[in-house]
Amino acid sequence: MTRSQNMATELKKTGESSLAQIKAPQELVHIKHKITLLQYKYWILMLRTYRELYEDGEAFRAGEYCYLSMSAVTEALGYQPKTSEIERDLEALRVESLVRNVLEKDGQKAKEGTGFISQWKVMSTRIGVVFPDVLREAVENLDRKDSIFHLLNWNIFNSFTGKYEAVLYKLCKDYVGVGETPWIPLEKFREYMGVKPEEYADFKRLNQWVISGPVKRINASELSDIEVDWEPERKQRKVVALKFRMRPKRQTMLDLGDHPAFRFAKVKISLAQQNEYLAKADTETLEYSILRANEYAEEQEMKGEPADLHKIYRKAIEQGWGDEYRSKLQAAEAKKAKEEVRKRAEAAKAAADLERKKASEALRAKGEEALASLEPEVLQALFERWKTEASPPAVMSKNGPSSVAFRAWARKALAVGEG
DNA sequence: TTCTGAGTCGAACCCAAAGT
DNA sequence: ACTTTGGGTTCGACTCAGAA
Repeated sequence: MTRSQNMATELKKTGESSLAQIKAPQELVHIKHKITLLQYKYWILMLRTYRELYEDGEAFRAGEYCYLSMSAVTEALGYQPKTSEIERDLEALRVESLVRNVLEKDGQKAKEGTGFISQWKVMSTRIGVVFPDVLREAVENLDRKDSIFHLLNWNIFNSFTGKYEAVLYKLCKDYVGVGETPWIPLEKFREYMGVKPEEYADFKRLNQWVISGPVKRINASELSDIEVDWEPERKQRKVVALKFRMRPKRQTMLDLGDHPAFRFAKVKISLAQQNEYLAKADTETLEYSILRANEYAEEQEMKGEPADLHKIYRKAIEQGWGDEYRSKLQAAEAKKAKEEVRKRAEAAKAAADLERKKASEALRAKGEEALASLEPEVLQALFERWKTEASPPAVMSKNGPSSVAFRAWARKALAVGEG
């Protein structure tokens, strides 16, 4: 475990109420490797091919080659790679170890290692690879929650990039469903990222190395499947809290061929099934249908009823839940915007009231000061004037110049007269 | 206008891993 | 054993902009 992960676990343990929603990085499958991006691309390309063939009903036996045509490679990469380069990269994939922690049936922990591929061959028109069992099983069980690919993306990303963007990436990945993190006070953020109080003490340094820098690199990375931006909350000019927003990035390199319309799906939908759905509705409607279906499935699970997501997705897409859901969300969005406007108007009014109150207090103080500095005879003259101009009832004027009603009148007269 | 936090660029330094 | 390389850390110098 790295320091930052420890910190995150600590954060979870302390269970700070305002931050109870922040999830700690989960225990990771450790996949150690150092392959290049190009090698990774070959690997993903081959895995996609494997998936397509498998879904078409082609069962692969252990040790059987899966073939990819050279033209498909050329099309995917945008250029024709040299045979010697392909050989070199496939060999690197074979040699590179993919080690992970597994839990044996008896509960014992074990380490398991293979290559990214176990055999390869390159011919003039096609290349063939044999995948290790663990990967074949993972592709064949893509909808299983513990499928290695759920963890692989983040690990691969982790190995390609720096210290902080990996942790930040994980934080953002956890909220990709919600679309944004809650406001995170700066100290909590430092803690989560594993930054000690004396490190990057100035916000500008923290921003430079732990926020903006990593965010830039996450967004620029070909491997990242999310896009992140962030917003500071300021007290005066000081930044006191942060919020990250993120959305899934439409990317072609990392996934196993899934259409982006299904990016919110919580189980894998076969490519053939995806095509069937795509013929029924446009991308946006499909997205909303799946979001609505996710919500419905959660409600069902809350009630203790098991939800078959495949069935729910089918129902949602066939009945067009997406259209209704989209209008509902848009209405909620509009309401929120309206509420925002109302709140802002209210705040402006409160500020104006305060301003008025301050002004009137200032005026009163000024009048009071002027009144106090008057010579007794001038005060008496003013009192006489008050009696003729304001013609107050006798009971009010019997106190003479110390009468409350007179003083109020005189303050006003003096403040206006002087101002 | 001055002060100060933030944003940006770049240089220097440290350390560990990899290469020779 | 020594050198190179790369990432992380820290800092200075400068600019910008909001608040007093």
